[in-house]
Amino acid sequence: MQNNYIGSISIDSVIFGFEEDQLKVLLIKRNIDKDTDTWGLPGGYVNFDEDIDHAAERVLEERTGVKVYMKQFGAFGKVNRVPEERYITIAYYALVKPGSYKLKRTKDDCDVSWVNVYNLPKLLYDHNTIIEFALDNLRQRIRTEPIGFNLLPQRFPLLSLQRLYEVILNTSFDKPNFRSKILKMKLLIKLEEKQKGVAYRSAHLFKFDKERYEALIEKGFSFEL
Amino acid sequence: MQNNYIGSISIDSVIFGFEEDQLKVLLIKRNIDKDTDTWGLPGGYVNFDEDIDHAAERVLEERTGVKVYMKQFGAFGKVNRVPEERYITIAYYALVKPGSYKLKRTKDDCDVSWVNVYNLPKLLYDHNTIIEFALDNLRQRIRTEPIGFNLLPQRFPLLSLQRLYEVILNTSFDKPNFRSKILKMKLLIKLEEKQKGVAYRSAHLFKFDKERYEALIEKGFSFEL
DNA sequence: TCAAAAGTGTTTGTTATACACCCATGT
DNA sequence: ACATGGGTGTATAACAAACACTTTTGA
Repeated sequence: MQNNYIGSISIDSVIFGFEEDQLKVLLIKRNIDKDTDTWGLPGGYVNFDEDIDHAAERVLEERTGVKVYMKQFGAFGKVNRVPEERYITIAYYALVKPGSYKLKRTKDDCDVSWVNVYNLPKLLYDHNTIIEFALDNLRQRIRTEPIGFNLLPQRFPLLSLQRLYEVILNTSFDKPNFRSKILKMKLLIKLEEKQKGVAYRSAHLFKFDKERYEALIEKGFSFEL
Repeated sequence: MQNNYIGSISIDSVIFGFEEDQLKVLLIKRNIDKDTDTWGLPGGYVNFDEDIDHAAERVLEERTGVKVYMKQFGAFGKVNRVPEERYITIAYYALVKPGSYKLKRTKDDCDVSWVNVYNLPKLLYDHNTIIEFALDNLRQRIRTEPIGFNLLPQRFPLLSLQRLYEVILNTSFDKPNFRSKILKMKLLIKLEEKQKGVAYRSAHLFKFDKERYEALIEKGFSFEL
C-alpha cells in the first residue's frame, strides 16, 4: 500500500464521554504491541491533499467508529516523545455521548474502550500529557460555553448536568443554587416527560435550547457557570 | 547549505506589544516578495533534533532579535493555506514590551515593524486568521492570568494597566472600580516613585509582585478581571 | 415508613455598577 | 483658569452561598 501521508506528522484525538457519573476517554490498544499492555489515544496520519481537521475526523472514525466534530487544541513536538522516530502530533478533543456509538474494532487494533480519565494507566508516548492538556482546555471552555450538553443525552434531568460539571471541574455545587443559576439563563426547555425506572421521585427532563442560546449570544449574553 | 528541517512543517509567531495605548503585532516583510508589499508573521522551520518550543524561540530571535518565552496555541493546516506547497504551521504567541527590544534586520528580511493589530493589512497566506486566533486566546487568558504585566514596563501607573485591558478586551472600565478591584487583589506594589514629565498630576507607579502572586495561588487564589 | 432525590424559598454577606466629588500639575 | 488625569468615597442593585424545608416515589 502506497504511503500518501505527510511525514513526521501525526494526529491524536482525546474523546471524552460521560458515563455512570464518570468522565471517560476513548482509548485503543494496538496489535503492534502484542507483548505489551499499553493503551493509547486513537491517532493516525494526514494525507497530502487533506485539511488537518478532516484528517482528524477520518482517522478517528477509521479506528473507533466514532464520527464527531473535534476541536484542535495544540501540537506536541518534543524530540523524543516517540522514541523510535521524530513525530510531531496535532491533538484534538471532542465531547460525545458514549451510549450513541457502537465501538468498532479494526484489524489494527486489538481493543477499543472507555476509561475513567481520573484513573488512567501509563499510556503510549506522551499521551497522558496530551490528555492533561485536553482536560485543562475542556475545563476552561466548559465554564464559558454550553458545550457540556454534548456529553449528555438529548433529554436529561438537571442533576445529571450538575454531576457532569462537578466531575469535570472537580468541585461540588449546592443543588438549589446550581438549579436556579442554570434555569435563570433560559437555555433549557423543560419537557413534560419525566425520568422512568428510578427508585425515587422522578425528575423532569430538560433539553438544551440551541436556537435560544444563539439568539441570546447575538444580544451579548455570555454563558458563565 | 544542507536542509536539516522537518518537511511540510513551519512555525509562526504572533508577538504582541503595547505601545502608545495600542496593541501591536510584530511583522516582517521578506525580500522574496520584492515586487509585492506583503507583510507576514515571523516564522521558520523545525530541526529534526529540536523541540518545537525551542524552534519557535530560535526562529523568532533569528528573524527579529526578540528573545522571549512563547505559548503555543494551535496548528493551522488547511490544504491550500500556502498555495505553492503543503505546509502545516504551528503557531505561538508572546507578550513583550516593545521598548526593550532593538529590532534586527536579517538579510532575508527587508523590514521588521510593529503594526496595530486592529488595523492590519492583508497578510501573507492565512496569517490574518492566525492572528485572530492568537488574539482570542490572549483575551481568554488575560482575564484569568496576570499576563498583562508582560506588556508593560516594570513600573507603570494604574491607568496604563487599565488602558491595556481596555484595548485588548475591547471594552471600557470605570476608573474607580477598576482601581479598587485590582488593588484589592494585593498583587501590586505601590512605589514611592512617580510619573515624570506629564502635563497633569503625576501618578504613583506600581509594580507587579510575582512572588506574592505565586504565594496566593498556593492558597487557592485565582486572578479574575 | 424510610431512603433518596426532586424541587422551592429565604436569609445573609459580598460584589458589581454607577456616579459624585476633590486633588495636583503644566500650559 | 482649565484641561487632564489621579485618586477616594458611597448608594444601590445584583448575585453567590448556605441552608431549611416540603414533595414524590419505589422498595
